[in-house]
Amino acid sequence: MDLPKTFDSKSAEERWFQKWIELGYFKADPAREGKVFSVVIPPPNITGQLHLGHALNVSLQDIIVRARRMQGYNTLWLPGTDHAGIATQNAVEKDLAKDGQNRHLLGRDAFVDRVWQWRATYGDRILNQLRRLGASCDWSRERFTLDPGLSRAVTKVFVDLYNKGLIYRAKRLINWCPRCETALSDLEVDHKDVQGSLWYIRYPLADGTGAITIATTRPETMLGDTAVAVNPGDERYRSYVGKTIRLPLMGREIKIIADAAIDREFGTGALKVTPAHDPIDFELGKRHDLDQIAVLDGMARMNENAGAYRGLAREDARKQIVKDLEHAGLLEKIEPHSHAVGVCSRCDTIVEPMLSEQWFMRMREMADRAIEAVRKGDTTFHPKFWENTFFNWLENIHDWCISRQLWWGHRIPAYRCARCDHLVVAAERPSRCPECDGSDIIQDDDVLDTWFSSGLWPMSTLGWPDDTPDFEKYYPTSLLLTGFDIIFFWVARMMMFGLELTDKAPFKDVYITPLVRDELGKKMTKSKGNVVDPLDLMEQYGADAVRFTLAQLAAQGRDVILSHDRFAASRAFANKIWNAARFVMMNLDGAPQPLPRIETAKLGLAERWILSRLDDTIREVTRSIDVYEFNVAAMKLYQFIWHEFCDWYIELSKEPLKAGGERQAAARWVLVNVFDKMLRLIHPFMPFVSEEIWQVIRPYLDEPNLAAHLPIAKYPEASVTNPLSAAEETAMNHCIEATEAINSLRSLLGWQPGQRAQAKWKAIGLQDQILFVSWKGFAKTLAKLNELEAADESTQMIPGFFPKQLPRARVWVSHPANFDLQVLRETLLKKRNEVVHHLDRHIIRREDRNFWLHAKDEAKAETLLKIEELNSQKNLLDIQLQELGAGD
RNA sequence: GGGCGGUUAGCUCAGUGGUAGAGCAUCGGCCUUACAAGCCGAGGGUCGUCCGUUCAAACCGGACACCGCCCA
Repeated sequence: MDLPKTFDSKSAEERWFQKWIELGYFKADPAREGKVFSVVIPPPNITGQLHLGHALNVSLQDIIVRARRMQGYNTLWLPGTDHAGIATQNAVEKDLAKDGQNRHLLGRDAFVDRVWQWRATYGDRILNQLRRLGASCDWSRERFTLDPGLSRAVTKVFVDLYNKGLIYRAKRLINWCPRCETALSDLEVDHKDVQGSLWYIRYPLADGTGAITIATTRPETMLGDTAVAVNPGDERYRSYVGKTIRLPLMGREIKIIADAAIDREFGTGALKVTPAHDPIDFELGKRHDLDQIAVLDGMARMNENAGAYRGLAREDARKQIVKDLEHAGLLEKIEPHSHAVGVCSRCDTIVEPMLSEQWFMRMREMADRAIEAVRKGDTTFHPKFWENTFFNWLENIHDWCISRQLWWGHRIPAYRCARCDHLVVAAERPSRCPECDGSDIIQDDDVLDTWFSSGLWPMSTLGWPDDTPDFEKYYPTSLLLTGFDIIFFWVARMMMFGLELTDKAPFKDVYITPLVRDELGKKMTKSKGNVVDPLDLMEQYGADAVRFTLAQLAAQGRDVILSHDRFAASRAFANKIWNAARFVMMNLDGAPQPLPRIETAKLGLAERWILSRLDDTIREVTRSIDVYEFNVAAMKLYQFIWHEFCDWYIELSKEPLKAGGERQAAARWVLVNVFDKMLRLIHPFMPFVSEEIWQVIRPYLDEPNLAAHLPIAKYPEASVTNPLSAAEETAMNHCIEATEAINSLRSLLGWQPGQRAQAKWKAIGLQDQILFVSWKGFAKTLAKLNELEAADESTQMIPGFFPKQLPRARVWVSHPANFDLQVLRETLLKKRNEVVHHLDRHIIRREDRNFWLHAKDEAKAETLLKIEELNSQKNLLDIQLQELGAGD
């Protein structure tokens, strides 16, 4: 069987993914018995394009999902997308604008049709990108938040929660984006520090006896002022309280009130109060029963209450007002002032606090249940410290404004009678008003916040509120794997909904992925232009390498900092596996299919050693995946495959493979079987290269009911009995050390790789001596020796040879005719200093009474042993240096 | 202002009390019939700073500094 010299990732990716889907390997079957492992994907926006956050998220989910599937779990990974109300509506409006159109000209129904068309064109783009990464989702179960079933769930929940009193309508100060022309929740507002000004404006008393100077960051809102407030303890203003002000530019009289909430240090200590346009003023207004005068409209232009300024944009009104105040001699001064402003997280426009009637959800009780579920351990966060963030937010939660003045989304199932204004909240549009029997019924114009439907995702995608086999089998889900940035938006809301509606937390574990940063450690943003496109990375390095690298970098509690070198290293790793496969296949010429099994007892030391290392790797990788330490699992696989299997075992197998007969048969069997397990282990990380190779190896495997492809092959389990005794394990380690020591000496002495040297060895214990004998055979190959002999027990120095002391043995290598004495002397001196340094530290410890009083027995024994070892190293180095000095 | 995370080799990161590790990068030598995306070897670190606990601290406790994030 011939394999090409390098691995062609692209062809493997396309071929195998298609095949797996064709054969239905990722399809879940709720009727099947067995332990369940279920995951719902964090649904990406239909407007989205794959970025590295998705790539990380999906790679990690796929790793654990594939591993569980291979472990025999009844596995479901459900994919889908989110309709992303504001983002999608914005995208389509932008398209319309190109043709000089807008949604109002088009009308609501036509606009919504247009968005559906847009979705049909672009909505699958990101899911196709996830497929390219190899995501083993059950694609037959793909869901969209606006699907009929999911929409039905949304309507039902809205109606039920309304009837329970958890959803209500109220007129409050909410966050309003004047560009999107919709209300936003607190979470959709970002806070930015801006360099603004503080305007000091003189407000004259109505009785003409003086004035109060107030300081404000928003002079344009003064048109809506209904009071001036001071702190009751503020001596400066005590006599003013109760008097009235004649509001400049407007002429109406407003009260001067006292309230303890006023900060005496800010500005002049006197505050203008605009209850309709500021959250603090709003509260003040409620306490003092002030009028609420809104002076801005939905696009943040001055409205009919703004007198002469009506129709001006808020920025223009500000300029005009400041100018007019100056003319009137009422502007005292302007100071530079930096403060925070809220901006729309979608479009970056400064949000306006607006008095508006909206739908809200009461959160307190639901939040408490979510907190309780995590405290009890029904749901656990990984890493655990994220629980603090979760608690912190839920403990300080405010009611959630759930209505949006958009057209794209779930329309609120609330209906109003045009005749008597009676409100009905119901799943179906009532045909007549239950109150006055009127037939003119108007549905609420607004839609729900997208996160309302996302919050139902783990339930609604499984068919809830119906009692479907999927819901029965797969809910609650096993794991939610997502980014920390949506703990509040999404995770917390799913927890609250899940508990409220099903009495169960929607997932057992929550794994929070870190943030992916660029190579300089900076957050990737479009505006910085430092976004790395995962599709480019896949193009360049292959999907396997991208997945493996992300897994390696995903250490819990740390950001992922990208490094192109790491991707290149992973590509090299995939190629290494590929070439190991070529070696194995090359040596299977004429071998029977399947290879007959060989009893462990009949295998040589090297064979049993690699089987033992494999067992250890299986245990470590399995354990790491269980605790979501993807990076640890990836490191273990790398270490085993490259350094144990390729560097050592393949080298060790060369001699028996050439020898023929039973030894060849044994080496073939071990190569193929270790390779098989190795491929199964790494398949969740590198699905494509593993499958490509496995298909070639597969005919040689002797396993009843052997799977046709890797995704459904059995995940490896470690042997029950260790193929290697503890003594053999130690001996094998000594053999490796000794081989490395000889190679190190070879290099030090200047032997060229092609040249063969001679070596001698002396082991310390009897057990080791016996095992060194079996080592002799392969040491000759691995260390390029033409002779390896045992040295006499009493030997110190051997003429023409150069020694090196190991913990349990000493080796000698012959030196070539002319080697550089000076370089050698320097190396040895440096080594001697190092040994002496360590020796001193150990001796200090040995001389310390307290050490003997307090230390553990093992530590004491260890110290004595080390001193002995270091002493003999030092002695040998002294002798060597003496020899070199003499020969100078 | 409150909270969380981080600080270990040039870079990216492991390392939960007993001589500091990996990968990449660097340097030296090699096309040794699986692999030059490779092989063999080598160099490189006062583990952010200070104080404490301990016979013994990268690791435990405290303070500080710097970087990053979240909330207000």
